[in-house]
Amino acid sequence: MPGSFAAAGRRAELVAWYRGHGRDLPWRRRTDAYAVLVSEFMCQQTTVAAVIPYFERWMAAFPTVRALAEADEESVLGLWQGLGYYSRARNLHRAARAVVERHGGEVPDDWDALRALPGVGEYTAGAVVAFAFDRPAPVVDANVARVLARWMDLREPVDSTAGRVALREAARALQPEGAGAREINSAVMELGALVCKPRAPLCLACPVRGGCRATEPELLPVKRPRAAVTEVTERRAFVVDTAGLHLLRSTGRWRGMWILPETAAGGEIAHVERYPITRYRVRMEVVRQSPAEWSGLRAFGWDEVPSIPIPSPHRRAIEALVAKGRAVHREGHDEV
DNA sequence: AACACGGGGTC
DNA sequence: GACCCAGTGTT
Repeated sequence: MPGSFAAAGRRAELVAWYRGHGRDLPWRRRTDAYAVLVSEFMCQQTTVAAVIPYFERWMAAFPTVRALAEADEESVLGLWQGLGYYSRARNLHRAARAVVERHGGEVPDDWDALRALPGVGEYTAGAVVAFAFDRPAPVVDANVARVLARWMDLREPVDSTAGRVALREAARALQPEGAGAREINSAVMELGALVCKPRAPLCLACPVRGGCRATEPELLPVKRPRAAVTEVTERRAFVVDTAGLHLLRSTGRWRGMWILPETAAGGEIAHVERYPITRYRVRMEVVRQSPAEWSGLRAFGWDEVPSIPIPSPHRRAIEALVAKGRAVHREGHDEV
C-alpha cells in the first residue's frame, strides 16, 4: 500500500542505537510505576533538564504513593514551586489519593484505569503502560510526534485531529508483540531529543535515515498557527510591616499559592515586572501599601518566604522590591 | 476545535 | 524576540 508506514522494520536498528546512546536519566533507573507516574507528570510540557532536580527532591520527600496521598497540599505545591503548570501538582496529589482508594495503593497497569486518574491523559497512560509495565501502548509526546512526522513525511498539522490520528496509528504500528515496549518507546523519544531535533536535525547520525521519507525535515512537524499575544496590565500591592510580608492565598490561576494581592489603588509604582503567560504578556505594576488598607492577607516572616509556594513572577517582584529597600537603607535616607 | 495553563532554555 | 518543551482539562 503506498504511504504505509514501515517503521516496524527498523525497530532493531533503533533499539541498538538507543542502547549505545540513550541518556542515563534518573527515572530510567527505576521501573516502579509510581516513579514513572511522577516523572511523566513532571515532564508534561517541561524540559527534561528542568525536571531532574525536582524529581530527585520529590522522590526523597514522597517516596511512595501512600506518602504522597497523605501529604498536605501546601507541601506538595512547595515542592513543585518553580516548575509551572501547578494543576499538575494538584492532579498528581489527587491521583495518588485515587490510587490508594481505587487500587489499594498500587498504580494500575491498565490503560483505561490509568486514563481515569486526574491529570492522566492519553500520553501519560501510554507512558506508564510502556515504561513501567513494558507492555505495548502508543506513546506520542512532542519528540515522538516530530520523529514520526518526519519519518512519514506527514504534512498534516500534528496538533490537528487528523494529525493526531496518524501519529497514534504510526506509534501503534511501532509496538512489539510482547515485551520490549519500554525500550522501543524510549528509543523513539531519545532519537527526537538527541538526533531528530526541532531545528537542524542530525540526519547523518540517524540510525533510521534509510527509512525516513522527509525531504525537508527541518520544516516538519507542521503545527497549527498559534493565537496572537495580548498585552495586559495588572496592579498589585506590596504590603510589608514589622510582621513581615503580607500575601494573599490565590483562588485563581495559581490556586493554593501565595501571591501579591491585586489592587485598584493609584500611587507611585515601586516596581514593574513583565512576564509571559500562555498567550498573554502581563505588565505587573506593584505599589506599596500598608496592612491597614487590607484584610484577608496573611503575614509571613522573611525567614518563611523562601519556603512557601509563590509563583515565579511574584517571587521575582518581591526579591526586586526587597533589593530596592536595602539600597534605600544603605544610602541612609529612608524617605520612601 | 480552541483555549487556559508557567517557567525556563535555545538560537 | 520567537520558538520549544516526556500534555491535560475545560468549554
